[in-house]
Parts: sequence; C-alpha cells; structure tokens
Amino acid sequence: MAKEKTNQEFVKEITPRGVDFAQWYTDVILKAELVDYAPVRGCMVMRPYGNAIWELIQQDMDGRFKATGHQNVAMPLLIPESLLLKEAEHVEGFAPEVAWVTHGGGEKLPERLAVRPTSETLFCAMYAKWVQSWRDLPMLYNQWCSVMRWEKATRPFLRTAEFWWQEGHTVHATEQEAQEETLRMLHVYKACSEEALACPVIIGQKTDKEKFAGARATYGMESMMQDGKSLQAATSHFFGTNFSEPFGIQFLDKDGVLKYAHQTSWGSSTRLIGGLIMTHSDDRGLVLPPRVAPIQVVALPIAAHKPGVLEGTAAVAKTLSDVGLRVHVDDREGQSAGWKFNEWEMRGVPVRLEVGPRDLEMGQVTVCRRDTLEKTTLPIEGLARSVPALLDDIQQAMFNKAAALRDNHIISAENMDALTAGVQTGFVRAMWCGERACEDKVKEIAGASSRVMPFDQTPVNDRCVVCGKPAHKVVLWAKAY
RNA sequence: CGAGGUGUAGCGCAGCUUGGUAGCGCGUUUGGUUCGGGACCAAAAGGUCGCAGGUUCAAAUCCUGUCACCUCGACCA
Repeated sequence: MAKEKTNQEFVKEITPRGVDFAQWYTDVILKAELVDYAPVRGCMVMRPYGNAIWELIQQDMDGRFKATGHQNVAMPLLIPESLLLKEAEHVEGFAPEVAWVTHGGGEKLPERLAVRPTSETLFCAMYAKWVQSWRDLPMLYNQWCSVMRWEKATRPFLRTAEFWWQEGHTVHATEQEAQEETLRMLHVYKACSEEALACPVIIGQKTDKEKFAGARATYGMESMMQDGKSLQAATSHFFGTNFSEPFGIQFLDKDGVLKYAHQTSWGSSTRLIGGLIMTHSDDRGLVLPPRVAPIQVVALPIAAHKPGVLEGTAAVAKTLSDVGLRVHVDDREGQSAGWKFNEWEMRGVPVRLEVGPRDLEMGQVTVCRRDTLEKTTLPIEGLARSVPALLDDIQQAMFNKAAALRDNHIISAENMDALTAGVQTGFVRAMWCGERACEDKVKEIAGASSRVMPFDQTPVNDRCVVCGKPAHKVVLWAKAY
C-alpha cells in the first residue's frame, strides 16, 4: 500500500503535458536540472546538465560554421551609446530593452555604455577599420557569447533577460554574395536542427513586420511544438548596405571604385534547447536525441551486491565508451533500481542498459530506449556495434515522430474562419496580399502572427485570406513563442 | 505593462477566518535489513514563516507598503 502511494506521488511530480503545457515545460526543466533561476531578475543559471546540452549544440554548429569558412572572434560586452545610435532603425528596435552601464570606478561615465543586446554595431565599427580592399573580402566572423535584453516576461530558454547565443556577422563585396551567405547560413541552421536536434523546421522569409531592426530582408526557421505553437529557432538577415553606409564600411574594388560593402548577420540561441524540449519530451520528462545527449547510454548494475555484477557493468560500459559513446555507470548504492530508472528517464538519456545477474548468466543486457520506452535484450557480444546502431535508430525515429507532429499540425486555409480555427492547433498556410493592415488584422482576429513566407510557395488560391484582393504570397501563420 | 494566483525547513504543503512562541510528507545524515520499475526500521540534523513598517502584553496569523515567482493576455530571439 505504501508503495502504491509513493508511485502516485511520483507520477504527479511532472504535470502532464495535456493538462498544463507551460507548467509541464517548467517542471521538466527544473526536475532534469537543466537550469535554475538566478538571483538576478529574469536571468537563468545553466546547470551542468543543461550546459552540456548547449556545448554539444555548439560543437555541432561551430563545426558547420568552420566548414563554411567562418572564424570565431570575441567582441566586448559593452557598446558606447554613440555607436548604438548610428543605424536609426536598429536603435529604435532595440533601445527599449537595453540595459545601461552608467558608472565605473565609482564615477559617473561621460557616455553611457549599453550591455550588448546584439553586436552589429561593434562588428561594424571594427569592419570599418579592417575592410579596405576587395582582397579583404569576404570577412566571415562569428562569436559565441551572451547578450542582454531587458525583457518583461521571461521563461527559461525561451525568453530570458540574458541569453547565450552565437551571432555571425559577414561582409561581402557584392549584394549577390551577401544574399547567398544569408541563405547559406539559414540552411546551416536547418541542417543542424534537423540532423543534431531531430527538430524538423520550415524555413522562409519574414514579412516586413517581423523583419529584424535594420535589415533589408530577414529569413527565419520555424519549429512546431507539441502544444501547436511555433518557435522561431533561428534567423538570418541580409543588410545590404544599411549598416555599411552609416558606419563607413567601404572598400576599393577591382575596378578602382570605392564601394560600400554588403553585410549579413545570423543568430541562434539557447532557445534551441527550449524547442528541443517542447518538441520531443513527454510526461515522464526530458527526451533527448542521441546526438546532443550529454549521456547517451546509462548503465545500471542490478543487484550490485551479487558477485560479478559491478564488474560486468563496467566491462559493458568500457566497450561502449571505447567506440566513442558518452556512457555513464550509475553505481550509487543509496537508490533502488526502480528509482534510477525513473531518474534517468526524467533526464532524457536515450538508452538505458540494465546489467543484472540473470542478464550476465545469459550473456546479454536488458535495453530500454527512452523515446518509445520499449524494453528488449541485446547480446553482450556485439554491443560495440548494436548500441551505436540503436542510437542512430532513435535519432531517426525522433526526427520522424517530430516531422509527423509538424505535418499533423499544418493546414491550408482559404478564409479567416478556417485560419482562426487552424492556428489554435498549429500552422496555417494562407494567401496574403502583402499589406501590413491585413497582417495586423490576422493578429487581431486570430491571435496569430506571420511566421515565414515559406520557400515552398505552392499557392492555396489567388486571394488574400483577409481582404480578398489578389494575392500571390503564401504565408505560414501560427501562434508563436 | 494589464488580469489572476503563490511566497512557512533543500522540495511539496498544512497552520492564517477566530493572534498565544511552528507542524506534516518527501529528501538529507548515521546504523541495520533490502536490492529486476521511485524498499523498510530506528535515531538525528534542519525554519529570523519573502522583505520593511505598523497595531498589540503578544503577529506566520490583523493592517500598510514593497519584492520575487507562476499562469493568462499585450511586446520581443
């Protein structure tokens, strides 16, 4: 009886997704010890497990940046106010949420310093010095850092006052090159999201309303969450000469003419982890795709006091770590096997191996995969091949499941009623005439925003879903985080 | 920033209406028995009741203010 009560209590520890998605999300993050709240308002602390996920995402993405010719730099945290003011639209967009440093060394500063909300202006100030000739171009830099935006309402990973991200900033000789770079990096984000995070995305161009402050064009990547809301997972911006003109980034071209450079910037943040959680996780807690799981395999000795069990578990673990897997042996004595099963499920470890006396006798291990919770056995002989294969299978299955989720949450709409109904549960494809007024109307009536104009522009019909005038743009609408 | 809610031990909560010197469960520590889906027994440690004022002989409890967090909206990655 006592045991049953304890089980019921356990089940209540994580709020079921269907009951209260927001509370479930917070529960999962705190229970899995990804982050904790910080003493500073709106800020989060990344704990070792959460930070390890971020490191794996960074590794994957940074490899892709390097492979496309980018180099990392480190810019200062602070931006002089005068610098931030140089591009009018940019200032207007960010000024309301900038934190200012006004004092240093006990004295009031002659000029306020902004804690960077993004570093376009810093990069531009430096590019103005560094770019002289067409031979200097392209200049392809990126930095991993944190930025601060004084947000009013915050949620771990999705929106915090300070967040960790990467921001790429590039300079090119021609408009075409810069446009190509903008799209190239959008596709790098898509590949990283789909291949490493197993999160399928829809990419496309943002409408002017949703465009980055100071950009000529913004492209975005949207991901569907289990509650039917969309998450903007990364953005890539084409600036043209919008920044190079006020900042004086000019170069002497091959034809001897002094020209303004064309620029891009692109960013993705720890918000990706929020998307990862809301895409894959379930009522038992986190579900991590193997590629970004800090622990890919947890090995549990069962009845560890019996002779040979600990040794057998260690041998299995070594076999797997020898082939490059991230393995953890949980040989803590205080907790029962059942307790550990639940613990590691809550933390989303993709594969659990149970090594008990019965298993060892039969030359096998018991295997439980986190995504389906299926329990089977595998012969110890050959684990070095069978477990990596299982991890690959889990990675693929998680992507397929998420893709099915996305496909089940996307409809086409020809009128406002259908659109309004559709955005309650997911994406809606609908035609748009291009007028800002119609976009605002969708927000007002349906409570949804335009996410992207997807690259797949297969038309729904030829009339704007709002005003009925001729329309040729397909827009993906959704409620968004 | 608008509307609602919550702050009492590491975590989850009771106590507040009707003031009287703080309790329960889990966890933690120690010892023993257990060990294949959140084990059991025994002993122990742990709290200026979010913070600041006020009323009172006396405040977790009543009054005023303030801060933080959560949910739903408006704004943003």
